[in-house]
Amino acid sequence: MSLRFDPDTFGFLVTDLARLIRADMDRRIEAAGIGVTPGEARTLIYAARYGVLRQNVLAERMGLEAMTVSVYLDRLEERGLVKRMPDPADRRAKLIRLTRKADAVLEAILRIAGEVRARARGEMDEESWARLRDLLKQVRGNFTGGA
Amino acid sequence: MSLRFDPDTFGFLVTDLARLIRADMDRRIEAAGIGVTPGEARTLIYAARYGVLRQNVLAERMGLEAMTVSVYLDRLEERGLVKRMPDPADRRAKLIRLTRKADAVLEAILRIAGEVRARARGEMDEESWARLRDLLKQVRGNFTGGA
DNA sequence: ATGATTAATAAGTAATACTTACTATATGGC
DNA sequence: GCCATATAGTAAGTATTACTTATTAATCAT
Repeated sequence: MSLRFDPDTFGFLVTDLARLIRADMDRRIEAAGIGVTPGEARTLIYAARYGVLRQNVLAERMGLEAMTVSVYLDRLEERGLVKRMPDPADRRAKLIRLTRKADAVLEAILRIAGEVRARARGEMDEESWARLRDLLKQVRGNFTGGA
Repeated sequence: MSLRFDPDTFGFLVTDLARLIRADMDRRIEAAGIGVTPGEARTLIYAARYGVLRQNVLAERMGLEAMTVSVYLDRLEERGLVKRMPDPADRRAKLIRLTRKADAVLEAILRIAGEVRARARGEMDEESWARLRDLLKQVRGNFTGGA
């Protein structure tokens, strides 16, 4: 009844969708026997996107605290998917690099991400889908103050 | 570099936004001294939206497992914001009702949700904002199979 | 040279949400 | 009416995501 209590506002929609997407990713990753969580998959993709880079820079790119990313990297390193290397320019810092073993995992993750995306899109036409992405980018920019 | 590893796809955008929104909500709720988590706030809004209803129906409306909602309700009941009442039609079931004490909390939550929404929207024009909501609804529908 | 800052991480915590197993009650078939 | 099955709620346990605080080691600025 009361429109004041609307569970279909922007925030609810985004929160719902994030949960649905994560659950779907999770299920598909599980089914594929990849052995990484959605968060770890996210870390891998960022690392693949930006190449060799410092942990703190990776964390900043991901919009997470350094500590949070450090724990993800622990697990990815245990699985032999990333390697921490000393940064010759700063002995405190560590450079993150994907291993060859990560290639196959990344391929599988990309495939799964594509499947989830296809499900999300459904029958939506090209223009709407592109517009949706643009609008979401704009909103994210409003939060992060950046692009 | 590689466009194959794009951290600006739909899934990333939604996941990022959900995290940013939750963090912003959290911060503002904290600052206002309301003493409920975003998830509890969500539960309250659903309860306000649908009126007196059974726990299992509430869970289904929220798209969560009954157990998950049960725990939220435990905490809300502790704070005196909801009341569990026996369902005269089924002695296993419990009806959920908001207390009067919940009114003030709901008001504060709505105000905060409005602030977060305003931040998300930024300078976006009316048409785009409405379109964004429609498109998100459509995508959520693709996941839930419903509206 | 030293005082402040930064990079990484150990430790602890909180929120969100799940599954499994259990109890009590309800319902449908015979 | 009786019993098998299903349902409503919850206790217990777990996993993921992500935070804060404090510590250590190294760097930077004055």
